[in-house]
Amino acid sequence: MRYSETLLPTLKETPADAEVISHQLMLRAGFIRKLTAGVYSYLPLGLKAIRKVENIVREEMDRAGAQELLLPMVQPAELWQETGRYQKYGPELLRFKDRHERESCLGPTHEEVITDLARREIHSWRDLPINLYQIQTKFRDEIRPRFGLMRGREFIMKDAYSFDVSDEASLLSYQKMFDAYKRIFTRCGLDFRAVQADSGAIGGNYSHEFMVLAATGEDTIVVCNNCDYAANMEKAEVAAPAAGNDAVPLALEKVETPGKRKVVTVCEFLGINPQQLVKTMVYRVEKGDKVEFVAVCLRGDREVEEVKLKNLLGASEVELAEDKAVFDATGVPTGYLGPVGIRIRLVADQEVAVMRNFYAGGNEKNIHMKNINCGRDFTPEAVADLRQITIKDPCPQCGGRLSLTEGIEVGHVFKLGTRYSEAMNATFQDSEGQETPLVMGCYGIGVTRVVAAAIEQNHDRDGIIFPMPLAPMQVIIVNLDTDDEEITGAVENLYAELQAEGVEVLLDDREERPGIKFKDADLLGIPWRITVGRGFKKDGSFELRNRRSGEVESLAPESAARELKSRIDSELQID
RNA sequence: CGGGGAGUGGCUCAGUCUGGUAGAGCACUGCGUUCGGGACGCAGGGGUCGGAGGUUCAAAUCCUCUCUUCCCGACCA
Repeated sequence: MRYSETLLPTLKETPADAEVISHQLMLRAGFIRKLTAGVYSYLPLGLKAIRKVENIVREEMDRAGAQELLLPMVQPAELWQETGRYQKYGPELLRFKDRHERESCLGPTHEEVITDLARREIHSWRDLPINLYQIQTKFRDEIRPRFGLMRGREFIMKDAYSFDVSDEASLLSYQKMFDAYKRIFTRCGLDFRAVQADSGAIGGNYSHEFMVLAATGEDTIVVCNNCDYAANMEKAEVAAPAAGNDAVPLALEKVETPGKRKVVTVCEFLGINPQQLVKTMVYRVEKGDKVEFVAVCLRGDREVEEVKLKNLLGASEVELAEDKAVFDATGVPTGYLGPVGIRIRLVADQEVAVMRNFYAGGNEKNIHMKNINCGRDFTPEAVADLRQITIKDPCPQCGGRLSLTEGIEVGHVFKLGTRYSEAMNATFQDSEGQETPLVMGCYGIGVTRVVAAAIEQNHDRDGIIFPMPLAPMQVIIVNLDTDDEEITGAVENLYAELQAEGVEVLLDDREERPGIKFKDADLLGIPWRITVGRGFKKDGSFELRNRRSGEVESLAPESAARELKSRIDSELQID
C-alpha cells in the first residue's frame, strides 16, 4: 500500500468535538469521519483495523463450532410484535414504513430474526446443538451517541445465537462462547476482565460482560486483588454480614432531634456515628403501569444500589421519590422516616437485620428513635442485599481485598432460555417425540468498539500504538528522500520483499519532509517503522524502530524482510 | 427528555459585549530555497459567518423562531 495513493487524511490538530482519546486519535489518524451524529464512515486504514478484529472473531467463532450467516438489517414489525418488543424496545428501535405502508424497523439486534429462522428450519433434536453468528452493521437510535466509535448509533457487531435441547446443553454452549471470548480478547492484545453482569429477571450467573480496562470506561467494575472475582458494580454482591453482636436489646425510646434531618447532622447532634444509624429511603417504583412507593432501610453510611432494588421488587423502574411524594405517601417529612410503624411497604438491607439497638427516624417530625431492633420493633417485607459494594467490603468469593476500575464493555454473553422460542413458538421434537421449545443463548461483541477500546488502552502522546494483531498495517517504510535513486531503489526492493513475505506494509513514498513522515507514522500506530535515508547512504543499513518502545536498531537490507517477518509472526503467536 | 456549552474557508480559532460591508495560523495550488521529528519566502484559490424572519441607512455582531453539534444524567456491543 502506497501512502501517496491512499486516502489517509491525517490531522495535525485535534477536532474540537472529540472528547475521548480514541475518538481524537481515530479522527486525526484519518481512520474515520463523521457523517452525522453517531454515524461514521470508515476510511481505508480504519477499515483495516476493523477487519483485523472481525477476522479474529471469525476464526475463534468458527473454532468454537459456530457457523457464520448474514441476517437482514431491515426487519418487519410483525416479528417484533410477536415477542412484544415492538412496544417494549422504545425509541431506540428505528421504525419506518416502506412504500406499501408496512411497518418496518432497522435491526438493533437479531433475536427475532434468528428465532424465526430457527422455527422454520430446525425441527429435530438431531439438528442440535447449533450456534449461528453474523458480523453486521447494527443501528440503535441511541439517546445520546458519544465518544466516536465507542457509542455510535451505527456500529459493527458480531452477534451469535445458540440453540440447544436443554438448559444443561445450553450451559455448555454458553461455556464454549465464554471460552471463545476469552481467546478473542486475549488475541486482540487487550487487558480485559470477564465480569458477572446484571442478568435482570432471569437471575443466576448466566450473564457475563467482557470489559476492557481503561480510564474512559463507562462502567465501574469491582475486581478482587486476590482471586479472579470481577463484577459489574451494580451486580457485585455484598457478602452477608456476620451475625450481629449479642448486645441485649434495650427498650425502645424516642429522642428529640429538632431540625436534624441529614445523617451527619443527626449523628453529630446525638453524638453517635453513622454505623449506629439506619436511614430510610423512599423509592418511586414502577411495575408495568402501576406505581407505588417502597421504603428501603440501610445503614447510615451506605448507598442504595438501585439495580438490586429493581431486581428484588421485579420493577421496571425505580427512582428516588421527591420530598413531597414521600410526605404524601407516608405522612412523614423526609429526614424523620424510620422503619418502626412506617405506613408503606418496607424492605431492608441485610446489614440492618443484624444491627442491635440502632437509631432511626421516628416517623414523626423532629423525632428519632433509639434502641431499635429488627424483628422486635418492625418486620420488613424482605431482607436482602440492597446496597452498593465498597472497596472496604471483602471479596464475596474469597474474602480478599477489592478495588474499583473503569471498564469498556466490548462483549456480552447471555443465556436466554426459552423466552424467545416460546414467544415465537420455535420448537423441535426431542428424542421422545415431544414438541419442546429451543433453549437459546446470545453472544455479542462490539467490533468497532473493540478498536476504540484498543486505542484507549494503547496510545501515547504521539498517537496510537497498535497491538500487532489489530494493526491495520504491520510495517511502515519511510522513504526519506524520494528523489534519491539509490534510496528509492532500496526502498522499492524492501517493499516488494516484504509483500512477498506476506507482510502488510505501508510505504510512505510521499514527497514530504522527514518530520511530517515521522509524525504521521507515530500517529498511525504501526508497530514497526523502517527508515531509509541518511543511515543508508552512510553505511548501507536500514533503521528499524519499534513504535511502542521507541527502540532503534539497524538492519541489513539483505535480511530485513525475513527478520521482520519472523518478528511479526512471533507477535501474532497464540499460545 | 432534563441541564450546560458551541456553530465564522477543509482544521483550530479571533472578531459578537460597544452594528460600518470578514481575519489569523494550519491545510490547499504555483515558483524558489530547504530536507532525520509537523521548514521558509513570494504569489494565489477558497467563506450564503448553521438556517428563517425581524430591527436598522447598514447585521457575523441586536431581537424572535428554528436546525445542528458537543459535554453531564437515565440505555446498551
